[in-house]
Amino acid sequence: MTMKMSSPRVPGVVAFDLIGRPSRQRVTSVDVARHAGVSQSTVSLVFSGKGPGRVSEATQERVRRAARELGYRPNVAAQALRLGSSRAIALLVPDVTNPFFSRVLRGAQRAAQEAGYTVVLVDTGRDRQWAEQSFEALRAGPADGYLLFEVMVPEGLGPDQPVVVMEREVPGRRWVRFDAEGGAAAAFGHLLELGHRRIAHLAASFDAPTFHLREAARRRMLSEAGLDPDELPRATTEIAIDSACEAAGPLLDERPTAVFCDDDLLAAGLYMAARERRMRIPDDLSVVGFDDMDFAPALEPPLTTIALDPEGMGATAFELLEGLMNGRRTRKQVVLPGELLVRGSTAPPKRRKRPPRSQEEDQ
Amino acid sequence: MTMKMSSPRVPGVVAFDLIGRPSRQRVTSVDVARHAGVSQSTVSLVFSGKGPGRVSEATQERVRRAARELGYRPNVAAQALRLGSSRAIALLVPDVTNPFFSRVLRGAQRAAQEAGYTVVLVDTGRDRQWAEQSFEALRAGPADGYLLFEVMVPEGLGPDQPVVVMEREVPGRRWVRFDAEGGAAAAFGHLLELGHRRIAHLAASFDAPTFHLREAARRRMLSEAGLDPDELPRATTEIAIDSACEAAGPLLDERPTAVFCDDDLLAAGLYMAARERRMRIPDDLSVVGFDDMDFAPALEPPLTTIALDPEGMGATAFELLEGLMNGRRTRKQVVLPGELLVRGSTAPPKRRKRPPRSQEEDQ
DNA sequence: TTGTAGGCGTTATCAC
DNA sequence: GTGATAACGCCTACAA
Repeated sequence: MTMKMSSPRVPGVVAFDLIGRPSRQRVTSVDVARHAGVSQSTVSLVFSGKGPGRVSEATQERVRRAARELGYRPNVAAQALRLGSSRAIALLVPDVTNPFFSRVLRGAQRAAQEAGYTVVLVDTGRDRQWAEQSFEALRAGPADGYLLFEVMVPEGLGPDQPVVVMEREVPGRRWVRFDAEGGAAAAFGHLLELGHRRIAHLAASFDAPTFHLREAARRRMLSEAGLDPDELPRATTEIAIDSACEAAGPLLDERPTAVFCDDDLLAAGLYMAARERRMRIPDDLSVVGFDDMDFAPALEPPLTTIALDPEGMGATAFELLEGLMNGRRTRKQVVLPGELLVRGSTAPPKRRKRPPRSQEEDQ
Repeated sequence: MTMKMSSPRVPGVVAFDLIGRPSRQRVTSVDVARHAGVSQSTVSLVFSGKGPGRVSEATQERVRRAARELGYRPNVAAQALRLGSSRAIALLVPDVTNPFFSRVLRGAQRAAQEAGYTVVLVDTGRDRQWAEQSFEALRAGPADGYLLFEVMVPEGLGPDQPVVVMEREVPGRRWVRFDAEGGAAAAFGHLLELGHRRIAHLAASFDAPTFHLREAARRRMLSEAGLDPDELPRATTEIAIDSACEAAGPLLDERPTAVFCDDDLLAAGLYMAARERRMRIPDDLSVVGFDDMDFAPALEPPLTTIALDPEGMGATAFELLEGLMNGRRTRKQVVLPGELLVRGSTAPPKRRKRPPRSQEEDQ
């Protein structure tokens, strides 16, 4: 018997700092109980919300006041140990650096916060190995559930595990993704309608399903228009402006009149390459991006692109996960729409007589 | 009976899924001990690295193999409870959506990962109240230390608490910040040298020290050049492209020949406003940004800006924190340099005879 | 070199 | 309504 109710012992090692608040988190429910003159379990009852109906209102208030005075907070490690749950979820993403992703994070974070969860972020750096490794580490307990953005579901995970996948369809799991197919189709429809025939594709080399979807849409739309997708210029690149700029050079040398880019970042790189070649957008070249990132309207000319709602995706993903963790029925899969935003980077193609290399005052 | 070494009892509730790995994290050190035919404390010894010198190599190997076979991972909640530390740090940022910040995060995350820490991310949404609240929640135990990016240090925190502040000098604490003063001074020096006199300032309205530093540098440089900082055009705006574009309009109407922007995002907004007014950069207007974000070289013309190393800041901040938590001596404060990157958006001012509103073919 | 026992702070199940 | 008591899984003296 280590300590008792009415013992004269000063509670723990509560150290007070300059401004009078406890500085070490050494206040336990036992201290609160002693301070309030009740038993420890009563304190527990009050704090876990199971008070009403079992503990008198007066007592509850007394406990709460004592807790406030002592600066008590339930210890999450102890809770997690006892409850077997940490009220934390992990979000694994391939690249925190992509601004698109941070908006997903924000959406998820908001939703999670509201439901009383914290989110642990893990950046896998587009490294499959590291991803698996981080995931393994996470399984040790710090997370109750997993939000996987574009990252593979690690093997060895039971089908009933609390996992929601983003931007990737995995059979038997819950997932949420954008309608990349529809988005890309809208982009090609727009370009085709403007009269473009020689439409190039600046594609992301990152092997993610969403990009396969875009490619599929491209082939379908082009074929339907009587064009051969295999004959049209295409280049792949990492999702970064400088890489895109490099890859876009050779692509532009094939003289397309329009380019569909898998990502606004790629479109930005393309702008740079076009500038180097003194090609004018949209006069010599129409460009369509994907994502509608912040900077899209700031480019010159403003970028026509497919607008997505990343915050919505984050929030939706969390909802699915939360439902899964708490055994609630929710939708199992959801597809979020994309919307074509026509700005200044697309126009009908100009029939050009002279080599477009000549420039200067030819407007 | 799925597996066993020597004891007849099947450990716990180990459920095996399709591919033969344990799917529920219900394997404890006791199971491992039983499986390996040793005591639980031996397992603990092995896993906490205190094995060598106290446990024979053969036994250690036996334990490790058993653990591997069972898919055992130490329960972090239990460890945290016992050890009083969670090996997690929290990173509080005002706005996850800012791409600059994600690079800080990546730097911190890398460093933390290496040292065996996970990072819990909290987005305060530029909301002081929410920041304090999140912080309070965090103090309940999930984090051993705090990395505060541009967010205030909450009151009631002892001076010896494990806190590292970024982009804000707080007396008595460890902090790391960029040399915003020097960066801004370099920008103004560059503009002044080019011959600009009517230099405007598109400033961030967010009340952060780094922006005060930039303003101070502006006043100093301008004064030294014999100019009156109070006479020169200045506007403030939120850090977002569209807000910046709105704020930049009136600023441009005051006819500056150059603008220093507190952030590349603001510069991007300024580009848009300049375009609306048919002002050419850099012919009619020189622009300098701050941060060297990804998109800076993709703007038309490529943006002259102050390059920073956000990953370095994240990593440095973690180092300071880690030192603090483990009682190691480290530098207490560090100032990271910024570097002027001259690209295409700055040029000597043109003496213009006619009102610059006239445009079209005036090149 | 290995095993035993006690407790970290909570929650939950019971008697009272 | 309220108060003991037993886990949750792990670490660490200390005993063997």
